[in-house]
Amino acid sequence: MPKLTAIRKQALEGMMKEAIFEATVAVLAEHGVGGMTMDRVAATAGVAKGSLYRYFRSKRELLEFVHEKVLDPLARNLEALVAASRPAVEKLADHLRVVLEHVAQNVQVHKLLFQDDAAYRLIRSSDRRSLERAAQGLAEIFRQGMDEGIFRSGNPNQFASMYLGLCRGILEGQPELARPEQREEVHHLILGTLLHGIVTEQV
Amino acid sequence: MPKLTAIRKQALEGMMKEAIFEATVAVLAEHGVGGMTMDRVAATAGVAKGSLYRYFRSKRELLEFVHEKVLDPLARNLEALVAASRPAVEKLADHLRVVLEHVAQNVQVHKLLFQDDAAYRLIRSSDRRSLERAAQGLAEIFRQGMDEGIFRSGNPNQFASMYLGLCRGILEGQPELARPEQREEVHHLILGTLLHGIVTEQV
DNA sequence: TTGACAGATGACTGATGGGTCAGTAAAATG
DNA sequence: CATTTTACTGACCCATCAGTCATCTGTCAA
Repeated sequence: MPKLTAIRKQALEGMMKEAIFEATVAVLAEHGVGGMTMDRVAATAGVAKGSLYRYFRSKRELLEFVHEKVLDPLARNLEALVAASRPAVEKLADHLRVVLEHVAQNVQVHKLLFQDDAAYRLIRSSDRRSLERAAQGLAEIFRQGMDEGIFRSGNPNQFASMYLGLCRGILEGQPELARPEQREEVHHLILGTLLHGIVTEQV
Repeated sequence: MPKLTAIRKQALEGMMKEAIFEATVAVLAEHGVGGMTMDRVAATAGVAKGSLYRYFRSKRELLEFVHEKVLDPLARNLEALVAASRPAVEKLADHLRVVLEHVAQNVQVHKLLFQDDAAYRLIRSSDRRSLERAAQGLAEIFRQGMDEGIFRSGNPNQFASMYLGLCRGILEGQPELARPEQREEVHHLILGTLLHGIVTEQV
């Protein structure tokens, strides 16, 4: 078995996976999770359904692949961010900025993974690595903020949940995020609310 | 056609609907939305599947019935609350209190309607009355608060989304809500964060 | 050129689940 | 009691889909 052939084979396999990945995202974007069938993915990718099963053992595995391919880079970014030694508030601001950027660059996927619980859970139940680690990292930031004395004391996991809920609430409205100024606006809204609330003066 | 008979007939029909409703909630609680099949509902209710279709034209209609039966009283309460003439902050506090109470008393249903987007959307897409009106009423409260000068100015709908996201974030963690003190704790957490944020001192 | 094999194919299978309807039982009616 | 009307039943139908497999095809070594 010649070496070159093996390499080319792997490259071809990678390209096929990539093509199927893109078809999957397209189908998800057009038909939602409920309407994502293997037949549709195959048709969109321009291959036979049987071929899908050469590259992915099951539908679930395909979805996990999509999940990882999209969210792993994000997770990596966020982990680095959490690990850095800087004030919690700055970390939080950056966290939100990174998330918004990622959402802006993966609108279709996030429309599903962020909003559609069906997809979210389907995936999360099997692969809890990236997203749950991300949530833990988030809690870590809040814990740090409490240590610094800048955040009220409380349950950091609840704080993380509230922060994510806040994001979700706003992102569900599908705000325009393409331009940096637009992202900055949303960033300001979410972070401002989380940090200082919506009341004008102090009570 | 005797009058009494007609009345009794209606009463019986009501009881059947009630029985099917309860069976549906039980099935939903046990199997989730994805696992709620008409066969299961029929078996749980102790009737034949065909009979379900005498009382509800379709699965969707049955789900809508469940939805209305559970959420209509809540919606009515909240509407009255919005209409009252009191400071926005008090309205908001009461709003949250009413919601928490309702969630506490309908844990199973809320586990689905509040958290499971599949169910939520399935229903919301056809019947947007109660929930969307509720969201509008919420926005109304924020608008009022801005007029009073107590809330920062901004988009009241976004404020409503953030408030709901905050609630959802916390409620997804399925906090204990059975006892009033527990509800009060959650109430304090959510409202405190929304109003004043999580930062200890002013910047 | 040919044999062999990896890779591609799409008709097929089996399971699921919403909805139907011909047949049956029960109740109302006269 | 006979007849008609109404309610109930569950076997059945059909569409959908994940996953399979016998068959075909293009490529490459000998």
